Amino acid sequence: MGFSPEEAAAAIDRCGVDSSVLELADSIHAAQMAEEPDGTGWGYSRPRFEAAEGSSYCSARKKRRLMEEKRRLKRSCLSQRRGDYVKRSSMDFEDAPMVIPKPMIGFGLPYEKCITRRTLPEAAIGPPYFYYENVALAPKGVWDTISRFLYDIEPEFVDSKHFCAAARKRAYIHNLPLENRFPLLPIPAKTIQEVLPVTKRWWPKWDHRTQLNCLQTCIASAKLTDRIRMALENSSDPPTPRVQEYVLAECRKWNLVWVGHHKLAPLEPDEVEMLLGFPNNHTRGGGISRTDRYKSLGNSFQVDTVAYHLSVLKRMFPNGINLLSLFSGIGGAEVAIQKLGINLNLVVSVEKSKINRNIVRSWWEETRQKGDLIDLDDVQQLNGDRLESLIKRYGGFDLVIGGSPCNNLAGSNRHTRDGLEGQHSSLFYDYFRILDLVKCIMGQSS
DNA sequence: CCTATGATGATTGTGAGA
DNA sequence: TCTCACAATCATCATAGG
Repeated sequence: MGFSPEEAAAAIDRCGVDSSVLELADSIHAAQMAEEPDGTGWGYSRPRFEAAEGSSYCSARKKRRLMEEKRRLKRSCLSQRRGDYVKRSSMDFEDAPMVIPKPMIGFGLPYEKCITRRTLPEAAIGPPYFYYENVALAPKGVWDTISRFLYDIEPEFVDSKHFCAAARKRAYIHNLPLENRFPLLPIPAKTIQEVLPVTKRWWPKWDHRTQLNCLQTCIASAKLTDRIRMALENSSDPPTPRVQEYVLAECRKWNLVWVGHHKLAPLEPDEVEMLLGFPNNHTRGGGISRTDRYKSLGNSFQVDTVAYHLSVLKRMFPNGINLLSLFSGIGGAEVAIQKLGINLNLVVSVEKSKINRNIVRSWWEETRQKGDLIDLDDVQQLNGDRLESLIKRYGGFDLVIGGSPCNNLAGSNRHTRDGLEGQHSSLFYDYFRILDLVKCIMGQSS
């Protein structure tokens, strides 16, 4: 790793990547270098909730204080433009929303010029390492709040379309080092036609899609694909512009692919697994229905993306890691780490859904893991006492990973897009509570 | 009870053009 | 700076049929 600018430029040329990638990397790098002589280099300091508070292990009182702090921050509208990675002087403390950088490549992509260093706020530095994920396109202010709770770390905005053939716009907040990241091999193909070769034969010239939109929890019905088929049958060849427009809109909305003449179909669960980087049949069997497979997969990580970020752990932990995995789902984090060749000595996995826990458990057995897998069904079970005994027994956690529920943040939700205070998405505060407890306990014992 | 299906918009951001 | 058209989006609910 470690490309010179010339090598990076050459690599980008080979890949045919937009030069804006290089420009962005340059601007970020310049901003990183131009650090203030004193202070943290972040150019601002704001009150943050002091979580470590004696041995009073959270819950009611702490949660109340969290809510108070959150409301106060909301009122005071202390916002900071962060997304452009440009440091601001104290004059710029106006209400500026977080900006998502373009292109959405985080700190850089494999085999291209990357940001390799940043200055983390003191409070963010581990142990343990942590990694938090959620949807990038959340309602206004959500990422400002999340970032403020997670020790003022900048989110890393990444679209997984740079890692696989489907878009997945997500933001990740973590305190991992950035140097010497490497991708999982083999590198997946990034076009629909390569990944699903069957579709190539039937793909009409007027459908210019080469990548899929975000894989969600629901798929198109057979009725819809049949209506489209009828519309195409009754049109000319190629179809009239109006029909084309209708068909393409439905294709984009439902991620349909061409599987025959005038024939479109939603992705099969196996294909979704493959696109997200899971092993074949990962969610198959165990009494799970087809609809629930889509649901579990739609809520999951893109494994290659996450693995790229976590790859730095391989050198640091040659003997394996102890993992605390919150909101595990079907085990995207566990699969990513296993694929990186990092031993899992201990996994404490919290997941509400029983079928998801079964999926992780059977994956654990299929991959012949040597370590211990402890699965819990509720984050509330992880109180101070429970964590303390786990940490004493196993010697601490090396990584706390989790993507808290996005239900109340996701744009697809017509009913309860209530933001971070929503019934499910407010579980983010449990992620923070548990992370802060782990930091606290491990800080005391070391 | 379980499963699949169809109906149900709003909130963001962006880019062109006035 | 403003409007306006366009595009994307880890979903929820009631209901029918097994």
